Amino acid sequence: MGTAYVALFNYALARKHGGRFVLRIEDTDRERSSAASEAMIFEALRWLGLAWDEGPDIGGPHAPYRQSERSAIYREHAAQLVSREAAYLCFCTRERLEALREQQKAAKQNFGYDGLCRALAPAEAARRAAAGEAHVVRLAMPRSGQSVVRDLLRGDVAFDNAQVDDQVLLKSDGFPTYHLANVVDDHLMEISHVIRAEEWLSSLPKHVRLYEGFGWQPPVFCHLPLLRNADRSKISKRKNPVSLNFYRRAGYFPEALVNYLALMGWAMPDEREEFTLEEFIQTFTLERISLGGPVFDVSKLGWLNGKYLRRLTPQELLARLRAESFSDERLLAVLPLVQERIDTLEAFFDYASFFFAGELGYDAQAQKEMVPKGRTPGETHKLLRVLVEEELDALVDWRKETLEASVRGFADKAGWPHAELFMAVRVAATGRTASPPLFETLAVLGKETVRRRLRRAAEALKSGAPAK
RNA sequence: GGCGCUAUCGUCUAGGGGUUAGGACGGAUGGUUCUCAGCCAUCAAACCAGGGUUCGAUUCCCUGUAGCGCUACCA
Repeated sequence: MGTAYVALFNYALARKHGGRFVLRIEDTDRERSSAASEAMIFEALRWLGLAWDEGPDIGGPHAPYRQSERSAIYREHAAQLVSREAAYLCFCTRERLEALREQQKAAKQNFGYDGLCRALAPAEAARRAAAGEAHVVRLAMPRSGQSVVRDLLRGDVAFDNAQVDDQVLLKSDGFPTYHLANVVDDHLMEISHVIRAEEWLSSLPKHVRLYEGFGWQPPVFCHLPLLRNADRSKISKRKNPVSLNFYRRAGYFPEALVNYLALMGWAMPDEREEFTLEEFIQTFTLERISLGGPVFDVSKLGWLNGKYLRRLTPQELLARLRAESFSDERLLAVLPLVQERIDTLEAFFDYASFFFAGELGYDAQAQKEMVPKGRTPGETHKLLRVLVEEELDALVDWRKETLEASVRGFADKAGWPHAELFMAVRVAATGRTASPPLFETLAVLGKETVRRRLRRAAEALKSGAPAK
């Protein structure tokens, strides 16, 4: 959701001014990046109708557009900075850095690199690196004075240089960090406007320092407010469905989602709340963005989506239904699980309804069914919660085999008989004690839906009151 | 802890030195109606606090408070 939000504003600015909207994949963290997550970004942006002019899949004048394929470029640029003494080699081990952090914490000092390796003579550092000693490249921030950086919406923002860390630019695995890769690519790809989330604002002095180090003209920076959970923390999957996939599955329309997102921190001059992407582009100006972090409010999204839905002709609605909820693909996933268990076509609707429903209710009866004999609602609540937040959260590959291994292993760790946990999960995920095989069912239901339902079920157990 | 950003109804926001501070979601009430939804109408609901500046501040400035973010060889 956050990516879509930022992409929308970037897209609108580019379209409004006849510019180019560039999609670059920042996959420099090998742990977190995968082909699957990249595919999800493509699919989500396409679904929303935010087409890019340059990108990994379509190429462009500044290819490649995947940072993982540009390593040589970053290494050259890092070397350039080192030769200009705008950066330096650092040989400190992770252990030393950790110890340093601990020490600083204990002494209530400011955190940050202490500059040990910065004192190394360049020739000495070069010798050690050439000898194969593991190292990173760090930014040499000035130790005194101020950096005054400009944000389009906030104006000049001042930072004491002493507060700004000597950021790692190139990791010991040879990959760049965001800071280096971003600055180098933005320059090379001729990016005029860096519109990104507010969480980057505190890194801006580092980035500006990098532009200076290279002798480059920095682009315009504009930091968007962060989307928030209802409790006002930065939006997260813990507290909100943030996957575009979830909303798509639930049958929200891309136009409605785009419209809603455009209302976050921005408003039409005439305060009109319903408008198309095209109208948004026409009217859009960065200057109208307001800075209070907007809470993502599903109920208002629902209202807006209802407006869009009711405007459709029955034919159009049918097409939507066929494209998403009742797609052949979806139905074909469900039918094999249901076929043996029904005798007539009409029985399908009763038996399979939970596959298509959104939230389930957990009345007193359902709560009783979730709690095994000899266990308390509290225990069951806690177990379901940990299952959702830890075990299932970490499960990237959502298939029946992986699910089964995961949940069985989890039951073992918790010391619960499999059957007891399975029943709790079954009732939580389907609302019934009888269902098709659990893991196939969970697989078809999808990660977002399952996690949402289990979380709700756990809540119901905790409060003891029926969740609606 | 340090640094930075932000602050108008519960939520999204408009506005801006003089306004009955406007709209939308949600809520309440009523109308339409066989029911529900929808639609329509009405109501309740806000300028974080304290100091300045000013004839006058919700608006400008300062301080405080609160929220958020950053403080990684994550982005």
